[in-house]
Amino acid sequence: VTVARPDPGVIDRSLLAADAPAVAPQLLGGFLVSGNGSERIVGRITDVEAYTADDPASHTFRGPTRRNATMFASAGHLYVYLIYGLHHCANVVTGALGDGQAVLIRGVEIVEGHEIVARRRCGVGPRHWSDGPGKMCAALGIDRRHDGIDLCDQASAVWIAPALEAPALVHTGTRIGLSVASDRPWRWWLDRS
DNA sequence: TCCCCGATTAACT
DNA sequence: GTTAATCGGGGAG
Repeated sequence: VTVARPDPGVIDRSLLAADAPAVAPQLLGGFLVSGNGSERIVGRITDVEAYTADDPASHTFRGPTRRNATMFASAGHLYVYLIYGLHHCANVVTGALGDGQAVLIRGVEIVEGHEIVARRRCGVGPRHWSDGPGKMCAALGIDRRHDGIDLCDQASAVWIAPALEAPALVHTGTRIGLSVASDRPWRWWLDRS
């Protein structure tokens, strides 16, 4: 009789088939799960941004390339790329096949796997373990090897479970770190505990 | 082929 | 507030 929390299972792919700006806020409060068994890490999604193909800030703005191929895949796939030659960024592909849109996961709160994350994020306080896109990937162990995997499959190395209930308060604002299209209010985030 | 610069982070002053 | 780290993408030539 020791059920720590209900198992919500994997997120419904149809929820991800809408446009990125509609999907992004719905991912808040959901759970990003990486690893298996004793190596499992779970992060509650707290910060997201939307990118679309008609968006000058998006990798897909100028059409398909080798790097952004996964962003043109069908909804529910994971697009991972290397930024500044150092850090990884993880995105959830949305919309229809060929659209080239995705939601960037900017931050999560670690709710399971604290010991592993503490080891991986050595010297960093829990508050800063995963409060940025690169930090989040480092904490969950996500890198380019995971590019293209299916987040709607519980057998994948990384997958997503839906939020148990809609978040009470969602903040909205402009996206971080852009030199173009920085006025689109396509960032959504939750207060962190 | 060359070259600039990025959906960042951490460590500075 | 400023800046180095570090490398691949992709536009220009």
